[in-house]
Amino acid sequence: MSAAVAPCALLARDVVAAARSLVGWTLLVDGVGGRIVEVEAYDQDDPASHSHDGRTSRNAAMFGPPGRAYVYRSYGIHWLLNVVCGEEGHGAAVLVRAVIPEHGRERIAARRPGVGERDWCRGPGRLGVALGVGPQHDGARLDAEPFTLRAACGPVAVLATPRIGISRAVERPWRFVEAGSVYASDTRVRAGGATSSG
DNA sequence: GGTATGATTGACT
DNA sequence: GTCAATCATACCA
Repeated sequence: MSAAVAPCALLARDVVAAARSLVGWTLLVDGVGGRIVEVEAYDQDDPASHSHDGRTSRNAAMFGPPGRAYVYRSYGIHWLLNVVCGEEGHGAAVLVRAVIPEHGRERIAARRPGVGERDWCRGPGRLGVALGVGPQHDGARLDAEPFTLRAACGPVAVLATPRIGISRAVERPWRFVEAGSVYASDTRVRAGGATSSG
């Protein structure tokens, strides 16, 4: 893999391949964040995806150009951050479920008082709080302020598992986790889908 | 205008 | 293990 390839070019392709690639990348929001250790892929041809029933005002960002954010509110209380992937208009995105809190740790601690470091960014709702993600980021570029998105430096050991928290297409192994990471939201990793990226 | 639902989390038994 | 919190969106009338 060439280090000269821009991250955006790696996102403008099949969303499942892009999702697997995203594990190990570095994601920062206003300097807060770290290494991505858990993601899930969602495609328009996917009953579990917001884009499955076509474009609406909520999921409009999913149909925009790749390399942008899709932010929406879940269960009325959580802000979830996605990375738009695939071709523009395809309605594909990758949900970022967990990162390692490497940067801006003091600010994360301030945002999550009484919460252990391991739980700061473990789970999409918590990640949104820790990184300060909100509706103002919906549709924003991930390669410009306040975001920083940088590709992984070396190989990453990735496991493919079923997605979490959905009721449709639950068997699609479109959740990708860095092997052995204690920062992933669910360590119950099923064997059989192990792959290697890098 | 009214109601059902959800890519979750945290508290409680 | 079970269940409430909380609200924008989607859908029906």
